[in-house]
Amino acid sequence: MPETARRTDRHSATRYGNRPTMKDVAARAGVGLKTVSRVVNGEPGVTPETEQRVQEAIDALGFRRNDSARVLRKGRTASIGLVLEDLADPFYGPLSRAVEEVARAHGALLINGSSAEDAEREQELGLALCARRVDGLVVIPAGDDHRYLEPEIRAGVATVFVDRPAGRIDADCVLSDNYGGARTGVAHLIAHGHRRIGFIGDMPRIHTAAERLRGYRAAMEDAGISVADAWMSLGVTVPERVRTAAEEMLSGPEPVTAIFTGNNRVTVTVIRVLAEHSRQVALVGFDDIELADLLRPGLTVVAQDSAALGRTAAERLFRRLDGILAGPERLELPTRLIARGSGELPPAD
Amino acid sequence: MPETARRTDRHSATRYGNRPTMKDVAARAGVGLKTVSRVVNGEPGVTPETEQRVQEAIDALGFRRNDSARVLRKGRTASIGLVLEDLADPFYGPLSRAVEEVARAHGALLINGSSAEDAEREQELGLALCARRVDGLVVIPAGDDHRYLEPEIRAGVATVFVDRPAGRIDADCVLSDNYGGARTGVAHLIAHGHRRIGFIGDMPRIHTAAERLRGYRAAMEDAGISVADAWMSLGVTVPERVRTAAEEMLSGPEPVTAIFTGNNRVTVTVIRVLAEHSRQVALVGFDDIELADLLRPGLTVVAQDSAALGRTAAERLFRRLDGILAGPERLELPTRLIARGSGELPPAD
DNA sequence: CTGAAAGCGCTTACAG
DNA sequence: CTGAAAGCGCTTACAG
Repeated sequence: MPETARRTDRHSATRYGNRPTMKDVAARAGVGLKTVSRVVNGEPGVTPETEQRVQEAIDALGFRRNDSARVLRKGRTASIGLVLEDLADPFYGPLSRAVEEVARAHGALLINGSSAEDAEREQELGLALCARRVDGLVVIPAGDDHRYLEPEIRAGVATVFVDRPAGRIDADCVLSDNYGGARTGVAHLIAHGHRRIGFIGDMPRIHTAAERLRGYRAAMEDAGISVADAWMSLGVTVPERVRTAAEEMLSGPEPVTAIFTGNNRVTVTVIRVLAEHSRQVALVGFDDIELADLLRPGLTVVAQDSAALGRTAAERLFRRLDGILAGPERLELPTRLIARGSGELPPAD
Repeated sequence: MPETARRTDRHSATRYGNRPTMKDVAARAGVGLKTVSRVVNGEPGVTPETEQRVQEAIDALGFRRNDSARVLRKGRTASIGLVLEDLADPFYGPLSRAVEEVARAHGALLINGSSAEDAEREQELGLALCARRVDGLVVIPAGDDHRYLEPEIRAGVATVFVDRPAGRIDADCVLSDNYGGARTGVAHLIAHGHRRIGFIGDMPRIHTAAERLRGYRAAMEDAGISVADAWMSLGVTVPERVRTAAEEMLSGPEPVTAIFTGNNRVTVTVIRVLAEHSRQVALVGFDDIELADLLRPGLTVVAQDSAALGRTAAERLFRRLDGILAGPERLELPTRLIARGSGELPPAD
């Protein structure tokens, strides 16, 4: 039992199980440490015979290089961090996957964590990742003050913000055209004859929510429609609040005939409310939703490409690591209106 | 410009940017290295005055402990790896999030990667994570031979397989009750009067697909129904194949009156086919789907709890790391039938 | 072609 | 209460 034998070694019992190191391989092959390093890393300058001896020792011992040690010496960890809101949210899955693919193409691993939309937890996670010395950081902001990352960025952690801009620091960010997308979506409803159009969105302190509201206002103003306060509702996107907001807009003497929803969570709740509603109400939602085409009517949306957001951010991150970028930039990705039926319903006046 | 000044230091230019180390802090505070370590780690035995001097140096220099170095010395990296099929698949989002939460509770970070359902890539990723010396590994198998992980597991990498069992090695695994779930789902259709029931599933070499087919056969046999070959179709879950399979079952002189679909991807395509179909066909799908309740009819499913799969696996992993587990075990989590309409349609004979 | 020494930034084990 | 030395498992810079 070589297993038991090794356990009795000087000091290897609890450290990484009891794995052999390059030193062990060198001893067994009767060569120097550096020669093992050469073989393991495929560096030239080793005779075939020596290489074979080393390889045999590697196989016999079951050696696998400890990248954790390698990384310490080399200075780059070949890993990047991704701080997002919630990995379980379907919007972030494709984004995270896209970041991962870019990282993979650059030989890096991806460490990700969810902030749960909590600013403190975002900071805790971001700094923990920096302590691990990730080479770069992709952050989907939960908080609105990112000065805590300034020393890290200065120290060389390539950082790109996605979906929402960084707060109180100047940094790269990749956003969707929230303003333009919402404006187009609302204009679409107006083009189909609506004038009393409701807007239900997320808390106004969230950048995307504010921008989408701004797009709504702009579209309405473009059409010369003055917006009633009762048509706008911003707040947390929990079902209860959204339901109440929708029901209020849909009641009274002058109910809205169409609703523009500010994100996927709001949209889902409003679809449920409308399903129970007697009158037909048009609906356009920000964010696409799986199976949107199977609903009756099909759901018309302003879609953002979450994978493209992730890919763009990660590519920028690695270009920054390669040192080929100048100052911070703000990139904006287009959205796309997808008409499927719900946004083309006429006003039920 | 201290920035420029530091860059001219001996050797710090390219290493982790140019971050201060404990040595720098010690020099500035006029204390020994170990004292800095004590302050940074909150260890006792430092006078308040010394502690303050050190803290001032830390703040002035913007020091942050390099956990990457710490980890090398300590032997555990406080990180675990998750190898799954595709982070963008809605089934894996909640699973990944659940693993992350458990890791967080144990002070560990989560590195995840997608195998893209490719056995080679699964292996490459798994071994890369081991080279980083993750403390543990949660693997959703793509391949069916995991002997490559045997040396790692022996060396102490706590490993738990999820969703599908490990191939050719004895290891912990956490599965859904695929057989029982499918059996219940098909029995549900039979209870609603169906006898000609189709089954469309994933490739039979995939464990979950085989188990679900077995459940289908068992339910049919329980009811004394002999299954026609034409009612079963297993293969890749791309829309084209699934569509063809469904259309074939639904045509001919004795078409099926109900279909049981083997996973979420198959279900979505079959819903599309049925939407274009003239006759009403009952449908029960394995895996729940967002908005399933908003479809008309609502979609009846056999739901697995993907978050519970992830949580259970991660908890087992950490218990194994704590050394309080004996041999490998196979845990099976129950599924739940959720009736929403599509599975309760009578046969349209 | 090969290897001994020094070092990455920390912690451990020990001595004062 | 404090710190010098050795070591984690590698790579770098050098010398033979």
